[in-house]
Amino acid sequence: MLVKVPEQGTLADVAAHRLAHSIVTGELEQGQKLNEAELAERFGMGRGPLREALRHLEGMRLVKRIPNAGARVVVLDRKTLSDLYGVREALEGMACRLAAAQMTDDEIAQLGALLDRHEEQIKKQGGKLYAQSEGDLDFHFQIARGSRNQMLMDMLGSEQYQLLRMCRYRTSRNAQRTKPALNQHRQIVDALRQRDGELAELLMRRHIQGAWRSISEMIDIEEQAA
Amino acid sequence: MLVKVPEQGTLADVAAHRLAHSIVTGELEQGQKLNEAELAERFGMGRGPLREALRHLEGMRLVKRIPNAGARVVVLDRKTLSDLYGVREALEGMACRLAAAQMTDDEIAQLGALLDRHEEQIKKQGGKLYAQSEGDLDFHFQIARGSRNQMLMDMLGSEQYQLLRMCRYRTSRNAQRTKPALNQHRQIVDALRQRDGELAELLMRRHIQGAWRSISEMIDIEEQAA
DNA sequence: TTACGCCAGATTGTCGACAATCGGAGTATT
DNA sequence: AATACTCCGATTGTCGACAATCTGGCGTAA
Repeated sequence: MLVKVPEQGTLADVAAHRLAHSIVTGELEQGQKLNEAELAERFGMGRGPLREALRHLEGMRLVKRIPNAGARVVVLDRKTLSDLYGVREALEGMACRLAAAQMTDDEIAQLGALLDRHEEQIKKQGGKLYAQSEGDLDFHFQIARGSRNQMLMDMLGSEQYQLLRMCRYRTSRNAQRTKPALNQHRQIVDALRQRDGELAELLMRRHIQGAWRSISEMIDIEEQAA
Repeated sequence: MLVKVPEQGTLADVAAHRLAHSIVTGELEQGQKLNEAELAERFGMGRGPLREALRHLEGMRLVKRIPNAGARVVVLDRKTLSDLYGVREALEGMACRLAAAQMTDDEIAQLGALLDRHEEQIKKQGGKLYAQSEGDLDFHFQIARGSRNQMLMDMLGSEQYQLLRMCRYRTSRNAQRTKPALNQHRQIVDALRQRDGELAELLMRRHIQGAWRSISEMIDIEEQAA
């Protein structure tokens, strides 16, 4: 680089990370036009790396590109989220089934400890709910890792994970579902501990269905308000 | 463009398509280093669009990029293919279940007609087997479309589809599995016709498991030979 | 007034050149 | 002879400038 090497990796990678963060947190609104020159200047880089980053984010489904018309932040409408939760149910169910057979006892114990920390957080603070959401995603990702299926981990981690976070940031204000979610998580860990893959998959699928119902209701309310 | 507009879309897109084709057909060997300058010259374009294409293919898992060390064609080893078929089983099973509820009678009838054409092809020619393979992928993709889940279609179509084709080109020589595969396809269409989603999912999962066993044996033989 | 075509500004797509980095050949040292 | 160091060629990463394209507003004619 010419002047400095502040972060790690290529500029295109840092641009992808920063852009993903801005999109997920809502700093960049859904459907917003992404101007290459403007973003390049904001990130202090040329348009080349930025264009590569946009390609990357397109693969992650965070932005939608139209030839000769630029890139826009993806819009999470009801249909898109419904599709996402459907796919998630299938993939995370599968991850649970595999994890029940593949995770070590130690990993399962750590998963339990993770839930203990979540419970602590919930008791202590009622305000910062998104922290629990991020922790919830940790839980799901650890199970994906436990499946030992690299492709599954990539799909749940690199792609859907970001969309999920984006959805969470949008609807995290009224998250009264943390309590039942935690119980469901505990049930899943119990099933893993018993090495009951079928049960673990069933519980995970129900858990995700419940999450979708909750999100769906929230969307209804928002649409009704608008 | 400066001189001509031979194909459609941006140069990065045509580069991605041509590269994907070269990789899938085996023209570019697995693990082969991809030199940007060389490829750019071969495609008659600058390195900018080519780099964007490589980013795209990285998202499709067809190439693996390492910062400051270039891009290489992905290597389909046993573990990777095993993971792929596992994920496929979950996703295509889901697609079948949804398709049983969502496809129109007309679409299901067209699916049956597609199988009739496959049968014709198999009877007429024993040699060009890959044609059946491509047709097989058509069958699977039509079911994915029938699910009406856009994310599922994208995943099965844009990403896994290419890896599957790549795998097929590698192992298409001795494809004695066409006959039983066709029968299994017919069973699946029957289940769709009866709107039995559970059965359709079960049959599809078995079908893919069978395909994996077949591929797995082939890999064993190759490894043994080597 | 409305519809059509046209022009200018802005934005995207592309290229060539330069800087940074990596890998390997060659040499010196122990 | 083996190891470490250094330098050089090759390759990747980045930038600035130019061409192609799209968008929106304006003017003109029916």
